[in-house]
Amino acid sequence: MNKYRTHFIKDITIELVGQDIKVSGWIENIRDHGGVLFLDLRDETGTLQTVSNDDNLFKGLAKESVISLSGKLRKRAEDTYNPRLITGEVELVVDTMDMLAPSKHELPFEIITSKQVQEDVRLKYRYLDMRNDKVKENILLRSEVLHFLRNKMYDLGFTEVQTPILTASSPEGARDFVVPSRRFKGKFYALPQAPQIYKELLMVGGLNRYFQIAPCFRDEDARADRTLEFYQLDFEMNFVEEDDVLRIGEEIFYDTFTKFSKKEVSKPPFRRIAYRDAMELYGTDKPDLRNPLIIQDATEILKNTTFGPFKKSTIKVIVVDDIGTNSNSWFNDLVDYATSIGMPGIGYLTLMEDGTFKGPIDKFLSDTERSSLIDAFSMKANSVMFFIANKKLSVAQKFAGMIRDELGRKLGLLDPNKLELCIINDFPMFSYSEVAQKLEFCHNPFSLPHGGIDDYKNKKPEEILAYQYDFVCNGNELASGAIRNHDLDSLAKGFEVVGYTREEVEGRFKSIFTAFQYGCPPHGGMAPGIDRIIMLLKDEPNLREVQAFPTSASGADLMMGSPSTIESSQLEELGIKFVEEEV
RNA sequence: GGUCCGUUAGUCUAGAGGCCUAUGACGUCUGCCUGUCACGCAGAAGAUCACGGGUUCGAAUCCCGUACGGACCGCCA
Repeated sequence: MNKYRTHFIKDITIELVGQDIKVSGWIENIRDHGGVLFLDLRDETGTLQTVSNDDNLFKGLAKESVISLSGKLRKRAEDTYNPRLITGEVELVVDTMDMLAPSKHELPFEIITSKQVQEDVRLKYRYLDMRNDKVKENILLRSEVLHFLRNKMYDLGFTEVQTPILTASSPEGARDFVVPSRRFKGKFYALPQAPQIYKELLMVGGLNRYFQIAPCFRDEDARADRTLEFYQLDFEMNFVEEDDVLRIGEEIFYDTFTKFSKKEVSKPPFRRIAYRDAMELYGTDKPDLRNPLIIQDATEILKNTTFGPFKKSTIKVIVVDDIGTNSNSWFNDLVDYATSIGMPGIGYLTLMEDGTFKGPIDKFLSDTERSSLIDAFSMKANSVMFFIANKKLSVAQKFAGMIRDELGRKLGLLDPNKLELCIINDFPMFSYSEVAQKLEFCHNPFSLPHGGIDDYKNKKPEEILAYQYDFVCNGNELASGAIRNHDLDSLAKGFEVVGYTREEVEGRFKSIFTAFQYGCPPHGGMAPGIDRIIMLLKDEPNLREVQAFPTSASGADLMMGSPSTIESSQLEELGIKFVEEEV
């Protein structure tokens, strides 16, 4: 093939026995038996056992060094076949070894067990970590998924367009990463949080269907499922209604999941759940539908309760059958969980065989309340009712949702062999922020209200619903999208509700406000998150496992040493002065 | 910004106030071994117990602070 190899290891089959072969790669392992030595050589495609009877040939070699080996291929004795290797029926009898690049003798960690090593050490030596098959598998799968998605989008008639990475900062949304401009001192580019504006401008430009596998950057604190930079399959379509976009999304998710996962995947059409119903039933806008538990409301039944913590509160209940005999410590663990998430505690009642309740709250209940609870929530003997109460509806819902999730985990209700998809839609345009003490966009400011401009005339802002939708799978938000608002008056009106003047909005979104004056077609789209899809397909606990070179959760890259200081000359060139923060 | 958990040889880990001159495994090094395949056997080296302070006659162990790592809340239209 060339001076390094005649074959890739995966192509070395029993048919080649007797031939002269040359292979190159990394030393996976050496076994010295005194008189006979085995050296396992790994290349990009597989591992091959090589053998030598020369005690000195492999002397002093360090594992993970890069070498070339040549010799004759030999069939192994049948009782020494290794079924775990694709080349397990043959071995290379080495006559020459060339050292191409030695490795240090002591590695930061063993390749084979790298997944058990502290993550920061793995990431610092990611190039060694990815020599581990399991780690490399994720990188390879990601490549296959990207390939598949790109083909799929072309098949569906989408045009791939790349939009700028150096772009303008925008108000609302996440914190921007900014890049100082050298030519325009005191001014900054921003890295895109998403190609939102550009893709809308492409629609104005007359592209019928656009897509892009787009890098997105958000300077917010990371989570297991949130990193500073991530990739989205961003797409947008002209002349579409919500259902047109959702059907494309359903096809993308169903085909991708069934192709790359053995799990049972929800069949389209996926269940649609209005945002308000999701909050009411599941306490979250990303419910895990594998969990059969639902949240119910006991506020009305208990409106006259004498139990202090329930007074003047929204009272949510979750009924779980057949757990009444669980141990005290089981319940105590749940109470501990409740307090750990900031709840004052969690009340619960067990319905006994004789029809009475057992539990600390029982003594506060009247007979009518007892029987109403049993009837309204179809409680059976040995059922347990958990109470989640709060003065604020949204807080009660949120805590109930977290308790529902915890119960799902603790009781093993989440079938690991299912990918359960649903679509959350009808998001409110605005929601009230306790922190800011004002209305804020609940989702995407560029979304179309159900009633268009008329909604702002006929409804209170918090009653306005928008054509916005999320795809959710097993409790993960996998995609987000909307039918966009192509009417400038209502678009500006939306921003006015959250506190911008029309002039400010027009200034900030000059491109949109100018472009939309020249004939903007109705349009909409969405953006599935690539990283989260792979994470779900591989059952990985965080996004970093499916990115080739992730930063730590805090955003630092120990391998590259970023973020880093820069030369003072660079700062000078940019017109930036660094001021020490006063302590 | 907040809450919780963690930090012991290169790696993983034991350790619950004196038994620690810190355990075991993997790796590394030396030697032995002609069929192993995460080979085996014998031996050796390798740890300021993250850092700083405190409590105590005595701290890897208890307390406070700091740094770093992780999960979560806030934040993420």
